Amino acid sequence: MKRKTTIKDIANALQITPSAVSRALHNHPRISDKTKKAVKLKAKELGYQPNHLASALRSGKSNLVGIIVPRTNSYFFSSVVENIEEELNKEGYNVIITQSNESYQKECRNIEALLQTQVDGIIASLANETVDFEHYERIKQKGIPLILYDRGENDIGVDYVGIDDYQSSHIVVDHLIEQGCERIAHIAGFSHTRIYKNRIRGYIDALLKHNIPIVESLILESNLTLEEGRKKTEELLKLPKWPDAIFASGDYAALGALQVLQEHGIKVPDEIALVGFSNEPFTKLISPTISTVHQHNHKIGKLVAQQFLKRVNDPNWKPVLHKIILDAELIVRESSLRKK
Amino acid sequence: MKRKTTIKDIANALQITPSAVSRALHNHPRISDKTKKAVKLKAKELGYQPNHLASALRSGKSNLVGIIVPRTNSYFFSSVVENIEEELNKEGYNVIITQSNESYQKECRNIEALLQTQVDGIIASLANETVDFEHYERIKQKGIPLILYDRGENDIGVDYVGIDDYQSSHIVVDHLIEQGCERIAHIAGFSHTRIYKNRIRGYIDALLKHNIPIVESLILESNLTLEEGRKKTEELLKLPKWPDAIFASGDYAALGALQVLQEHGIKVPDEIALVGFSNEPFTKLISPTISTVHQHNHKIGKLVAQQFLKRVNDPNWKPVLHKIILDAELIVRESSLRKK
DNA sequence: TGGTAAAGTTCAAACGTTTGAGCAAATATA
DNA sequence: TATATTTGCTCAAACGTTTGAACTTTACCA
Repeated sequence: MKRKTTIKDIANALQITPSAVSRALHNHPRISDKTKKAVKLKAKELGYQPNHLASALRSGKSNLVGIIVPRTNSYFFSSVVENIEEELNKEGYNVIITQSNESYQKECRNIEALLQTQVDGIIASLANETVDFEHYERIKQKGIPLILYDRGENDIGVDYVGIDDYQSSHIVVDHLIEQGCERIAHIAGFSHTRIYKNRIRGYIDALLKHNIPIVESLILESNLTLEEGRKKTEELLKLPKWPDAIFASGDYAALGALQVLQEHGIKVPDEIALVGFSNEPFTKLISPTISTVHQHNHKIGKLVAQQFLKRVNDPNWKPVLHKIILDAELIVRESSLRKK
Repeated sequence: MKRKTTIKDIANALQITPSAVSRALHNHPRISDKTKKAVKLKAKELGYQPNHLASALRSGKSNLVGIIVPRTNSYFFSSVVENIEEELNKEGYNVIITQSNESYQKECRNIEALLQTQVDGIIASLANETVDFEHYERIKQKGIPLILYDRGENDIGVDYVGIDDYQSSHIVVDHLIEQGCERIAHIAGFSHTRIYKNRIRGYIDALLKHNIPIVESLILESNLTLEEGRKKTEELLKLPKWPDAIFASGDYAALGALQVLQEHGIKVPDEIALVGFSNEPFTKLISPTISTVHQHNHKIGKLVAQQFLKRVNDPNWKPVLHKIILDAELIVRESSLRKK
């Protein structure tokens, strides 16, 4: 394995100094076009690959951005990440993905690892378990840009991109009531996570708006996995009075619910209507197709990346809070559309 | 934001040189225990965080390992990654995950990005699209350790960890025949990928072993998504003579098949039995539960990490090919278990 | 007691790049 | 023609750490 060619080799070959080479490669205005051309040619000729570590050390910029994702096996998260990546790659940033697996411990270790790798910024969505934010404070203190998305609208005072969860529940409930439902159950996420709390609040307020009383036993908090969706639905079917609709805060939970309903021979949507959340691809592939809420995965990814870029490119950035809240969109499918 | 404390600050505070501090922190044998203790104490006191970039630059080791994964939204891949991560973290390595999204282009760009980040090694599984391996040759030429897992048993002559795909088909076919099936269809992956080719070969040889003729129209190549699973199953049901079993090379495709079968009112497993591949969590949660092949995700992750560690820690590593092939395990569930 | 070895540390260079300051030549300005 | 400005480059230090070599001091052995 031969020694890698450095900026020095180019300099020697052209009888100029390394600094001139460096400036030429970066299109410094004080370098003549002739030299620039010669340098770039020689660089290609020698197969020069910039040493990222050296430039990062010297300039204090690693051009790496860390992403923390609760789980990778969700379409929502993986498409957000994909879009962040795309947007940042364009600007010369590379992306390090780490997963917390919904674990607080793991999330802390991820942050540690990212800081150690000297990332230029961190983009994160909180694990389900996470309830305190000291570890995120550490990032802020170090002056490293931090942006949260989806799970993370919180009081730590950092930039955030996500959908309007409160409003999205209203859309769902309005739709179900329009379909003639009156006892709407809610398989919710844990209320200590802001987004799920907001959905619960939205659910309650929407019912009240329609003068429908709130029934405690119809609101069940869970981790929204398929398994939990099944369990909570079984619980609902043990109630003396069944719901006539189920609104699940996640598609996997909705799928679990659907399975249980079908196993009990319950007709969806006529006996019990069903709405999920996230627009996972499978929702439109199974039978009946599941109504769900679309969170603009692509847009969220792009926006969060742009927010980061805005922040690092603006030399006089003021620590002002930027929250970007998108409107969610209800996708009505068979599981909640009753024939008139 | 105050300046970060460096090794120099510790040196000054203790009236010794930076080199002594560096050696103390690394437990160099020629540094007295007294000094080591003092240094470590002072380091903690000043909140010293080693500058990873500097040490990487100087020592030529970044302590980063790149992982390329075809898709993150698969339980198999995300649990392999999780286990690699765990194993490597223990040894002080951090992990960069990049996804190719099954795209050859993206895979190339990922490799570029990883090389640029100066990773100490690359662990990869090939994208579905990938048929040539020049980009992997580049890694080899640079002398950077490369290990492939699952998709990647190939002719590039690199270490590999995966299951015995040929053998796994035998187990599946043997089981289906034992259940009384005679016309076994195979929804296969693309045969240009070695693992899927091996499964097809195994499927054919297993049938021949039982003196069952091979029917071309029962072998359908696909990308193994849920959608493709549905399409291919529809195709199978258009045949003049239906199969009495479907062996899908992926669980999502199997799920698609199951949906179509159920929509046609076909009884599973009595009319058509079904076996998937990968042991995705949902296979044991839906009704009927789907028989599938377990690939030892955890073991693969651990082994691939250990292989990497062995290689970098062994100073006189000979470029000898190491292939680790695990036996797959069939998990029989309702979808293929006929009542006697 | 002289000589050798071991222990504990310092010195200085190196990793590859970036960057402010400086300098000479070329060009513009008056 | 003298002076100011711009252009194009060189110089040298710096980023924070690691590391081979050198240098003292202490311990050991005969």
